[in-house]
Amino acid sequence: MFPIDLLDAAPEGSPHPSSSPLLAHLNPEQLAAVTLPAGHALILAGAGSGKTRVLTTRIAWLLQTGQATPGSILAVTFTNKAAKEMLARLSAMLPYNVRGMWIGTFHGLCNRLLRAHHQAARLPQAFQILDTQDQLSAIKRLCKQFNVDDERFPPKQLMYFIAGCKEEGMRPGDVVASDPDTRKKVEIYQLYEEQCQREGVVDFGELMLRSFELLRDDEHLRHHYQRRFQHILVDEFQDTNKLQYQWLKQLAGNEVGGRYVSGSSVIAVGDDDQSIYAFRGARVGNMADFIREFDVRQQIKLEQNYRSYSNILDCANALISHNSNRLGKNLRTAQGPGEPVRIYEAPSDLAEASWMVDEIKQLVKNDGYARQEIAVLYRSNAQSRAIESALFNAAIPYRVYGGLRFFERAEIKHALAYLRLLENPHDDTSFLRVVNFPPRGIGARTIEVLQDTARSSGTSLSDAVTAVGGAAGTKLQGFVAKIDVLREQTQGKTLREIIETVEEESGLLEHYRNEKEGADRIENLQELVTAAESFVTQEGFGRDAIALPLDEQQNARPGQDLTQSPASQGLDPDAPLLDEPLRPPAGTAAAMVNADTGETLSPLAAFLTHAALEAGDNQAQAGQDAVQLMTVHASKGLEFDAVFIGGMEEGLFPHENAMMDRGGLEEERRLAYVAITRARKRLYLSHSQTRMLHGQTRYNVKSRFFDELPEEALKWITPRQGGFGTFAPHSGAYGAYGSRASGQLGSNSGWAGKPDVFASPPVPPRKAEPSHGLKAGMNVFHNKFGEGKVLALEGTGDDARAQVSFGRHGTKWLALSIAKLTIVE
DNA sequence: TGAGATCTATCAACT
DNA sequence: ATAGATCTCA
Repeated sequence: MFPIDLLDAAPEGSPHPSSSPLLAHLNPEQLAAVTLPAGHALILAGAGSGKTRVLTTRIAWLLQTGQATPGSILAVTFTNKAAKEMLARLSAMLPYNVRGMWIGTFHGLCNRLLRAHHQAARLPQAFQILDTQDQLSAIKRLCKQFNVDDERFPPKQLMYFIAGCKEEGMRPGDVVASDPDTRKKVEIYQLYEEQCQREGVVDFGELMLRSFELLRDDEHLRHHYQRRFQHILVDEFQDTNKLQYQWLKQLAGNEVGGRYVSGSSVIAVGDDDQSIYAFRGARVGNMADFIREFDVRQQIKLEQNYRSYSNILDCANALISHNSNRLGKNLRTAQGPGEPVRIYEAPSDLAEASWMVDEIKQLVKNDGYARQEIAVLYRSNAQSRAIESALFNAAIPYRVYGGLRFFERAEIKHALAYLRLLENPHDDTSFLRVVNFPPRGIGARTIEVLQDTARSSGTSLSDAVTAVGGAAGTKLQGFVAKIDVLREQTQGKTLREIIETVEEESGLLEHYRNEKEGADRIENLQELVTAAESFVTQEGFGRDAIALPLDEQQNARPGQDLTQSPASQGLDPDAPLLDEPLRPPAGTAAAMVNADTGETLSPLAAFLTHAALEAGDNQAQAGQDAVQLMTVHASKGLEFDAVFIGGMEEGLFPHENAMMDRGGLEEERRLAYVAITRARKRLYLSHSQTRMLHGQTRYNVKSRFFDELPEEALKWITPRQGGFGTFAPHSGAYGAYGSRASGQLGSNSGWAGKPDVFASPPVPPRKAEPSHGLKAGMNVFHNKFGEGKVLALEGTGDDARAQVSFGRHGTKWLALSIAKLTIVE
């Protein structure tokens, strides 16, 4: 039925069966989306509507029908997880290698572009990528050097400022600075840029911005990629920021009077209800702009949900209907109501965790759920600790995504810093990280002198050591010599050997062997070797780093001249060119070759890139049948048979910090919507009366989101136990909890014949109603802290406490028998 | 001057 | 709870 075998990239590829099963089982909307004629289109895809399936099937269909070659396809996602998922599905669908396609995250593809054209982008080929930690420490270093008042300009705030500018596509010169503070920030931004350029490092924002400018300013190169990528597919389009949208426009090509009427076909897939990244510059408005600027004629809504039972979906629909400014979409399912959504109230976070564990045991044992089909979601990473320890104690395998990830651990960053110095001695951030770690007698004073020397001579720290005299200078030179020796020693070695050598010779292993808490760290350092090993052997090796050689005769021949294209405008042509990067020795195994330029990148450089772009999971044992733990953000795009959402409490979910932002509550609600729609069969929501946070106990009121769910889809499984209900009527600025909940609680004792789940630890009895007359949401006045707002209340009589937010003085818990609070009207 | 001890601020999400 | 910053002693 389809012409096939047009894929020269897979000469041995076995012909696909002509009666393609590809399009079978698609519903009419999905089919329409998959088989859209070339052109721009927007697909509004609700949660669980088969979005990834549509995307991957379209790619497969384009290839199978000969409308596209692998090299003409660019598919971009936000997370590594989504990119991997897409690749995995495509490999399963297609009989040939999928590597010729550019499929990856925005940052991954930008990295690929910049590596391929590093000269045009004025970067060393082995440029290093700063993660958030590195970026912050680079900014701190800069501030110290230029005596920036870190009271007035906290480094973190500067980092947000810089990242924000880049997300908007603004260089320092583009920022309109009307007040002195902004002018100062712009000045620091400028200095920061110079520092990064000098050191040959780029941050996440720079990856995007630099590759955008590369395309914008280098006509030759832009045309090459515009011709090449005839089919551009964008996943999670609602999460694109301004710069990413502009980046896409550069690739789409053929702008005529502000309209992108022809050129490549851009298919944007998104869901405004799942926009959860406004905090980092995502612009839902890009969807409307896309429709206008690309003159989109084809809009398809995917509203049929194949994932969840209707009780779950009803909850999601009801919740999200409380948001305004929606494009309008309602999920429907052909499945029955399924089981009710269970809601549990725990007395403490530990009790919440142990309830989850009990419930998970039941699910696995009695109901035959696979552990990997059970997920525990939470709003913030700090919540995972309690759940982890409960799972650990119950000997249930689990896997945590996010949190302190593998490549972010201190010992790993130390090892990576040594490795980075091998690749690029001018990486001052890495230099400073390990110049005195393990301690080798180089103190703050010496480093200060070195930094002064480097600054006045305009060189990197590494180059400046020779200019420092005395004993301090000798020590410094000793350190640099050590790095140089390491670089010598590791020449021609495999990645594994390089890392092993560095870990041993740097003294890191020795240092941790002598440290009493060092065993875990040593284990992690060994794990780094393993990670490198699997990076080398793993399928898709270097995908993010650089393309493997591939047959691209279907594409416009890139040609060597691309690398000789004139230096991009917009960058200072007089900026000193950095040294040519180290080339891997000839014959080194697995040196990677850039398909577009023929240049090679050493396995070590590729691995370092991998480490920066994919922070890695923090649990080593992957692929096991393990319960999945992650933040709600990390869960987007995934689905599970059973989902637990813990910590549904005011201040946590919705998060108190989010409430400060404009539109913050709505984003929190979308976040809850995302969380709910992850569940296929069972959904559990829970909240806890108390929670350890920052080392102290906090008392939380249940989330307002509970009040926005349809009662008939819920089942409250908390035993009464005489506890919270007594003060519940006073806990709510949000209304109906008390009356409704007490009725629910009473009518729901004993479901599903599992009385043991009710065995929650006893709650301290409370006798009387609180008499202070305070309610959450009231404004109060405190003699010392001034005016504040009551966030939550707890306890009665002498034990009564109120959580009050005092703005400048922060949020405090106050014992009402002691603190004098007056109600402000 | 450097190393260890103590104090303090932080703690939302992702690349 | 934890890391980072500051302080004190050798």
